[in-house]
Amino acid sequence: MVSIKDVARLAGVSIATVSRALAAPDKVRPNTREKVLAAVRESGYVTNSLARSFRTNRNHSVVVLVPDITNSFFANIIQGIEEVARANGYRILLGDMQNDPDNARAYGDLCAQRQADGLICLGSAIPFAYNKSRKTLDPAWPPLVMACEYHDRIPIPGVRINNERAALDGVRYLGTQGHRRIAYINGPEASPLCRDRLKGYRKGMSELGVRKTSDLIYRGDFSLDSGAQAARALLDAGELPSAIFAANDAMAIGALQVLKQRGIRVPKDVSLLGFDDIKFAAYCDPPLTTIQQPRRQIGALSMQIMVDILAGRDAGGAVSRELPHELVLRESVARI
Amino acid sequence: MVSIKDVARLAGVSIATVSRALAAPDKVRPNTREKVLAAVRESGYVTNSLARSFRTNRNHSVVVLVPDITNSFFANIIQGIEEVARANGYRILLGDMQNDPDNARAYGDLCAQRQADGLICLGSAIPFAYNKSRKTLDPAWPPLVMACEYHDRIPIPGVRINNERAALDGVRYLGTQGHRRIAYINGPEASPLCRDRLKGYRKGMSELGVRKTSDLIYRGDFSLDSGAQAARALLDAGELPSAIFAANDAMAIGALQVLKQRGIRVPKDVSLLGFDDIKFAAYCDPPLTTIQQPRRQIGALSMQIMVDILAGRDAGGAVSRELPHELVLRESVARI
DNA sequence: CGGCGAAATGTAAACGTTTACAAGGGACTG
DNA sequence: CAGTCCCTTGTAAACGTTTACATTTCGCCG
Repeated sequence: MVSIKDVARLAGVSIATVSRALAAPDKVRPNTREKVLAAVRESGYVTNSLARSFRTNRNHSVVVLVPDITNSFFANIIQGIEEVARANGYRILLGDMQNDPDNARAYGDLCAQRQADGLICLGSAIPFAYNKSRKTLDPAWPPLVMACEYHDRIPIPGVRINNERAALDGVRYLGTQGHRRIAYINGPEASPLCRDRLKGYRKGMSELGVRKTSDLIYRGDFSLDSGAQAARALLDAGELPSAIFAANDAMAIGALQVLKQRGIRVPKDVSLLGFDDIKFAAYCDPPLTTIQQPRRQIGALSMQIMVDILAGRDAGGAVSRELPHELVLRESVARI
Repeated sequence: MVSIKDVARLAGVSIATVSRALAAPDKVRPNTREKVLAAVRESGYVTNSLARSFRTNRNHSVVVLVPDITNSFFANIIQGIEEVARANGYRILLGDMQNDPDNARAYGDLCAQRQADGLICLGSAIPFAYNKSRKTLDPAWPPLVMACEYHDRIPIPGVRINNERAALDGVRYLGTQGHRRIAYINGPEASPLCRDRLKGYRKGMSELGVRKTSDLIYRGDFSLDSGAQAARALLDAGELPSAIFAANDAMAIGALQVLKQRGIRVPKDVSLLGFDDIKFAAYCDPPLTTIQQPRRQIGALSMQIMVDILAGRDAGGAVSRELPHELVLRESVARI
């Protein structure tokens, strides 16, 4: 393998000069630079980034910890992350938890082992134990950024929408369409984000004058199947609500299928509101009205924050950025 | 940072012994091993894998080059890859091409730079120029495995289904249901896999006694939108076929929506057959009959081959494994 | 033309491992 | 008890960079 030494010999300079010519071209005379570059071309030298990483103790890669790579919601977020990672010379190391938080630990260790410079969590699970009494970021932790979710005890830099507000907006919109009896299919309760959406739902219902919501709330796990199951439970429970609000599109689509199977027309008999605006939402029958999250931007901004932290441009403390959501009107909600 | 030297001092042995105690525990007396492990625990030592990679010239990571991370078809393949990667101590470096082959080059370079030990391509684009005259694997290339796709000139180890046969099976099935006038929505022609499916389609049509298929073939790019567009073109072209066969589920679903919008009932007026069996296929209305690919296994096997190659257990030459496809019957195809 | 300062270049150490080789020690054999 | 062999451990080099520091070169000014 051709190394920097070979280039140096070929160009008739020292290895330090070669290193400089490549890393800081303005530190070397144009004349020499050209000699070096010519030697690089001639020898086919390509810098051994293992050696560089070792020396500089920087890997230029970031772990992206995904709860479930199969969930298409995360795809655009990852895309956003990847985009700014590439633009900044970073690589992303994919960590799929397959919905099992235990899988996270191994990926967290990568940072300790210097395999990665930082960690971006897309779910609510973080791969580090934390001291319950201290509610601060442990300085021993590697740079950590959370996208979409956040930690309910420890302030960690991150990017997300205002989930409570978004859910509230959803209910309010249903309210403007005359709905009062609105069922809610929630996501996993362990997720702070879901608790926020639930809070928003409750607040909205209360604004609509509905105090008792306990019989209207169903629980899923963000999967298509769980949405279908919730819909079955809801139908079996008796009185049909006038609208169903699901905490994500997948569950809405799962519910939609069950409703159709039972001969309930959407939106004629019951309206349906989703959350996320995944690609398939527009291709349902009827196309799903939903609340859009700027997923790509969430990913991009998360990575940008990571890059800033790693470059020492840390804004100081846990910056949390909030991005706007948007209600996208399609055809699954009807006026009563 | 605590290094192997500190552990050695703490345990009262040499660094070589520490290294051995950790890497090859049976090369060291149980007594010493215990001393070392105790020192490791006490000091909180964790091996600096940057240094290790540098020394051993092995990174234990593999680039996975995805044409479009947003395409949910790839998610399960990645999952399979990730699974066996993790089981074998490998990490995966995600490379999203965003459907632009130019983006591939940068990821290919990672191998030359020793950032990755190998490369798994999920699309048909490989990030290396090849000599048209030589139809062999360039020995200078890093270990390369192709999942789903293959290269039409160079034999590269890979895993895929028999696409021609699968498409043929699809057409034959439609034939058994009485269909003769079957339209086909193809994927991008640049993809060898699509050419194979097209060949299978043509062969099947010929078996059914339909020689002229040129007016039945439409072209998409695997996206929902392109499926919708193809359906529009097809409807505008005049006579409705009795069945539509799409080269992937996304296009089938895109087509489905257009058909419904135009008041054409599926499968009553026209049958619809997809390809891939993505998760949403089961949640369409009607649920989509489709040809399933064992995606997770394709991914897992690809990574296994990569692991074998990297371990020097290369079977010698370009092994290509073929996995079975399966027709999954749902409700989008009706008997004429 | 000499001298000076700045810019360019060279020298060499350091990063933390792994590993070839040397050396030490213990058990077994004769 | 001496010799032999194997098992365990230690010594030290090597991997390819980057970078602090030393040295040289160059341009410029007096």
